[in-house]
Amino acid sequence: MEALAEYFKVFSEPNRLAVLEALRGGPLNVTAVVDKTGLSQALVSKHLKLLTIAGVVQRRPEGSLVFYEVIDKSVFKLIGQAEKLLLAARRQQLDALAAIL
Amino acid sequence: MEALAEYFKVFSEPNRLAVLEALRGGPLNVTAVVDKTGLSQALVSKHLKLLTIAGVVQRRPEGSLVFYEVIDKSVFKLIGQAEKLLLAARRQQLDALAAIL
DNA sequence: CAGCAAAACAACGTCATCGTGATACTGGGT
DNA sequence: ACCCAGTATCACGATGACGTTGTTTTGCTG
Repeated sequence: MEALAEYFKVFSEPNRLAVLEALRGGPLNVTAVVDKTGLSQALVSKHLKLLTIAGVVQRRPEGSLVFYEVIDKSVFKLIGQAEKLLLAARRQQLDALAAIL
Repeated sequence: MEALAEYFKVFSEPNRLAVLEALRGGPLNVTAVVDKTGLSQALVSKHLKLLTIAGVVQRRPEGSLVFYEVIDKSVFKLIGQAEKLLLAARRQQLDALAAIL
């Protein structure tokens, strides 16, 4: 339960999600992720390190570049499921509000 | 993306997950959750409020008690999926380690 | 109405995380 | 050997979340 919370925490940061989203199409090196997301280089590096430690992403140096790649693409299913639940929750909240008014 | 991160954050806290887990079996009042989790009353109340605001849980006063219930049980599917990914990530990390040694 | 248990709220200290700016490391090309 | 682009790391300040303690509200009961 402790560990599970930590795992969820990985996805609980907008910029980290943006980095992941940038990697949806396939492997990218750090600079490419920087360009795609508009985040600072230091920040992207940090988030990629976290994602690597979490086992979500794999680091692969290639010459002087370093490519990162999503290991198990089913993380995007997790994200999709969360998006679905989020929408449902929003709907539910509106319904609850309507029931009061 | 902003909102999605916030949603993930709901599940990124061990005690909050414990509260949710306590509610897996069905509706419970606050004191029951306190007993099941061993957390302080104030803390349980706080987490339940958060879960309510997030639209994960529904508040239903009944007499002098207040019952809370998980609205959409498929949140447990989300949790299950995350557990699965967590295990896979752990396995992958071990493999990567073995490849080095 | 007084008293009591359940639940919520407020204020506070503490700790973790985020993002930045500056600096170090690394490998390839000249 | 040197320089440069790419990447990683460090130190720092700011912000926000967590948990606790103490207090307040609420609704039942006698």
